[in-house]
Amino acid sequence: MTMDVHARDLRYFVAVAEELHFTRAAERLYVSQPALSKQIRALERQLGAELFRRDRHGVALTGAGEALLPHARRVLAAWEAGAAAVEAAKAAERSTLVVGMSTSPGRGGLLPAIRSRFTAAHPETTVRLRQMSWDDPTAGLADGTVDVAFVWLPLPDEERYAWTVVAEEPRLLALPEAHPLAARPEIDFADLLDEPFLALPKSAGRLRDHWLALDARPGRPPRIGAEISGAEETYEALVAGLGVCLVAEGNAPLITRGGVTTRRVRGIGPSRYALAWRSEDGHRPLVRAYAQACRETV
Amino acid sequence: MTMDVHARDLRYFVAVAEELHFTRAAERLYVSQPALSKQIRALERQLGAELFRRDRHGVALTGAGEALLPHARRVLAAWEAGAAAVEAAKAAERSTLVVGMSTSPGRGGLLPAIRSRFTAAHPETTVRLRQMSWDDPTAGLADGTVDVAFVWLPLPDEERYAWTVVAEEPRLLALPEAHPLAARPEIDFADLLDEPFLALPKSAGRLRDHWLALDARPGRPPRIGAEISGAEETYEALVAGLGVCLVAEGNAPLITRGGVTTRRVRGIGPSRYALAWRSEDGHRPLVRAYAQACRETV
DNA sequence: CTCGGTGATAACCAACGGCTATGACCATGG
DNA sequence: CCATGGTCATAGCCGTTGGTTATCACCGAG
Repeated sequence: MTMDVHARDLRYFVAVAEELHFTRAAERLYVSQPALSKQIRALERQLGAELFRRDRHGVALTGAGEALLPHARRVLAAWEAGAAAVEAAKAAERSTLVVGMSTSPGRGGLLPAIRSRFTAAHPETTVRLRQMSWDDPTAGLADGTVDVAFVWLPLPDEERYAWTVVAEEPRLLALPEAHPLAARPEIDFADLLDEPFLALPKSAGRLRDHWLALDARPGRPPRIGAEISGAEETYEALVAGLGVCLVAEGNAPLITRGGVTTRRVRGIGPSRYALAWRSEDGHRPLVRAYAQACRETV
Repeated sequence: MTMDVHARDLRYFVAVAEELHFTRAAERLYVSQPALSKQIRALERQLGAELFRRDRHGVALTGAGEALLPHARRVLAAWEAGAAAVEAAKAAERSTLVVGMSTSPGRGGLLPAIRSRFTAAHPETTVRLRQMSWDDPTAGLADGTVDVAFVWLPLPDEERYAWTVVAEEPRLLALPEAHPLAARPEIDFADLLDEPFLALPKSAGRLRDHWLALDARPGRPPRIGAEISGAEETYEALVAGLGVCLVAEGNAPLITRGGVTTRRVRGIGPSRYALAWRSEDGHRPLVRAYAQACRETV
């Protein structure tokens, strides 16, 4: 049953306590004198105590007013500090660029190169890298976790995003070394139609379809061997023989370790890797600069 | 241009930050969920910063929210302390009785006797004595400085006050020992009509008239030798020969020092000394108890 | 005795803060 | 696969609040 208070009322109270004069306090506060009087009376009513004694000789603090004054100042100071903290947080946010990615972009020091180029142009800005789960095909753009992101096209809701393509790479087939098809140097996609595939989570939407090469399958739906949402998981699934999967050439090194290999595939198109951002952020200087640095690097 | 805030909004913010759940926070705060949502959004708009991130996975604090939270708690704590301080001041006031007087009541330890009797009945209460200037005939009752007061009747605005008579004393004439009239053991007031008198300040109103014995003067206005507003001042004015004045028998000792003496006067009535209080305070236990103690002592 | 200056009051009006009802979205389970 | 229950957001409504201007009652000073 604790009574709330408006900071404004405390400001008013402190002003009157300092001036000991309603009219002067009112003009210092840029309000009319009646408004000030009314608010002070309201505060007094709320507290159930007279704060000022008004008589012929002027305005004076009562005992209760005397008691309240230092606390009122403290409240105001605390709030000012709070507002300042929020302001600082906003500034920090403004000068921080969060870069999302699903797996490491790798590709021969691409990231450090962009970063150094970017930092040259914006030395005050700190760049934070953030690895996002595979079940978000936008790598954090969608929920605002991230300002820019390295993603695989296509994106869902394409009109909400803009991007610049970083690389166009053929899709290889990743499969266990022990797999019969691993004997061939190159594989026809038609031979894979009955093969169980590892798939991205449902939530990946169009991207899931892309890595299943849905457009290269005549009507028949793919068989799903397992769902994967990370590089380690993919490797383990491959070794376990749960299925095969397509993988971008640039990502091949991430999973071609003991027991897993990759082969070229005929009959499917390449994949495009891109740096993307939300369309509404297209004007933000940091976002533009990072995209610029990215284009210059590629 | 610092923005004010309502403590309620901070309470709401803290609740949501603790629950990370609008609906639960809302019911903890005994408001509807839309009201809570709206207030939080208003706070965010006011600060120009998102405080919470709402997405499918629930509600989470943003950087700005994280920054604000401790300050918000501080503000609330400071306000709570302030409200408590006011409460304490009220309690202190309730248990303090301020007794006003113009000059010391004296009269053979009257004050200590009342005090000890009163304190016996109300050991928790502290009694504060306050000497008031002579230009307020109510000794502080009028402007609320004082709860009860020893005053000389009559009071202005009689219906606003109640009192119990402490003493009824003849009025003596105080005059310099060197004054011709000082030779007589007793003086007729008729012989004083042309004598310059020391008078209370104008603001004393009816009381000023009383000590000039206006009702014993047939039409002719008194000559005013000087205005006095304290015992010392009166003594000095008498010694300086600025005039003579009436004084209650009980107060005679205050000014009959070297060079000043008093004489009985024929033709004027006595004065009544009383303990008075504001009529509206007639029900206050402390006031009643003090009046009671006073009556028992007299 | 008027006059300038005090704080309080009245009447009015826009904005705020609460409510209920409803919507959009998502996870869950028959 | 749809229905359901739960999330938070939105819409529309209404009493209260906080501001305004105009005015009053009061007092001290010239």
